[in-house]
Amino acid sequence: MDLNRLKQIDACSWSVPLHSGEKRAPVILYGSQSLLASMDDKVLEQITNVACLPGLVGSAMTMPDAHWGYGFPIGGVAAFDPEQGGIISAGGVGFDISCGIRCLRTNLDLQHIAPHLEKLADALFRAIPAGVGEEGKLKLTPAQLNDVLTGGAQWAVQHGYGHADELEFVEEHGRMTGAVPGYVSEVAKKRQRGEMGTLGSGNHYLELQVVEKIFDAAAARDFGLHQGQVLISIHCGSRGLGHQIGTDYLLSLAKAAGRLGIHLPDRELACAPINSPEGQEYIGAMNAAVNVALANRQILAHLTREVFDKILPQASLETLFDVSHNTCKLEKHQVDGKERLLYVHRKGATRAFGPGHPALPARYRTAGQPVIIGGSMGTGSYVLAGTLESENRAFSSASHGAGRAMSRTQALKRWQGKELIRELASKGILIRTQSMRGAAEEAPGAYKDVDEVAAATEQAGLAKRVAFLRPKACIKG
DNA sequence: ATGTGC
Repeated sequence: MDLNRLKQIDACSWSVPLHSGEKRAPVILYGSQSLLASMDDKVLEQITNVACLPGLVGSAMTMPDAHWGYGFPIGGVAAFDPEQGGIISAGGVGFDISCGIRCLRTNLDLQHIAPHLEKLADALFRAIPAGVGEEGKLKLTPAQLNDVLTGGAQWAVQHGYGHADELEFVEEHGRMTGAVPGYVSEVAKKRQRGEMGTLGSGNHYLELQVVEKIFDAAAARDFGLHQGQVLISIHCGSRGLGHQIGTDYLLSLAKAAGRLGIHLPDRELACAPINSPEGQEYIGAMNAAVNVALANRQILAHLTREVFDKILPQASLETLFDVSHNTCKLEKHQVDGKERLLYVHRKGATRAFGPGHPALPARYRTAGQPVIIGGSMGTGSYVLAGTLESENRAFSSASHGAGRAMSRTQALKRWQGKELIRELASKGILIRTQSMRGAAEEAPGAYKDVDEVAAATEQAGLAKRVAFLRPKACIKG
């Protein structure tokens, strides 16, 4: 990105100056100079388009890990007021609705798992269905799937997957309200009936990690983290159902925009007013997809526990937190000293509530919400904590991952899956995957430097670093 | 991301 097009506000925030006659809301890009310099110009173009949409409140923003996406950039945050013609956009949520990370903390340290790492990786790879179109053991009837659409992770717990007391550490207590199965197409439902409890493909993974560094001792204590401890992160979303809802509603929202004369700077920004039939239908369907993702991660956590029970029966796997990074949620926010109810799109951006927020479990009320920045296969992840400052800066949002630095096509030209996996193994990171092509697309080199993203996230005041996690074994789709 | 796609 040409930094001359930006005005630097402070070390990690930049604005886009308004040209004369240009009608749009302000745009803020968060990130270090080097992250922004290597960011695609398309990010700037896309977030500037978002700032032209009706009913936008405050600024349209990008997180430090932003990259080019469908319509909205990935790493984009935009809040809309339903009372001021604010819109909802499927491209502002993402196709993988409610994609997110469930992070489990264990009572094991690296030395406990090190002798069993190969065995654990193999067993997890057998137990966790991964890959495009892969189906799981569960085959749901249409009525059962409808129950998942409204019940989320609570449905999963009621059916023997995990424990009721861990739902406190899952966003929305594991169940998103406002889900309307009737707004989800039959095609979308049919696709999902065999896909519960599956990981999917692309950047989705299940990873065994070790806490390598603690940045904030007090928050780490509240989160139950210590150096050398084994954690497990599960990154996945709403599979075929979410994708099908995205596809279905792109058309319906585009029609609504046309009918209501909403000017779209880019066709991919298809949207409808929140207070319109199409907007409400999309929201009902999207919330149903959120429940599918929450149930999916709940089931996968259970399958992971079953594997550990067999190999290391003394292991206990507790939920640290489960948080999504592809959503649009109705939340209360302070705007110019006044409380307002806004629909916050976070696409490739994590909700990051600060200390004291009423939605947080008592255990995290002091430290703030755990925020998980998932890395690429070889480079590690971060646990951060939400800050009070993030509320003013970004409607309580933070980065979600390392963020791609290169397209999948480019990555395929540069790396070979087999070679990459051998190289990572020599560094002590085991990869188990269905697809060598997928592995090449996910090469660590195709991503931004996760250390830089986490540092910039903290410097921008969006969240505070708590722990760095080093990967040991990774199951990929 | 995706029963990956001109």
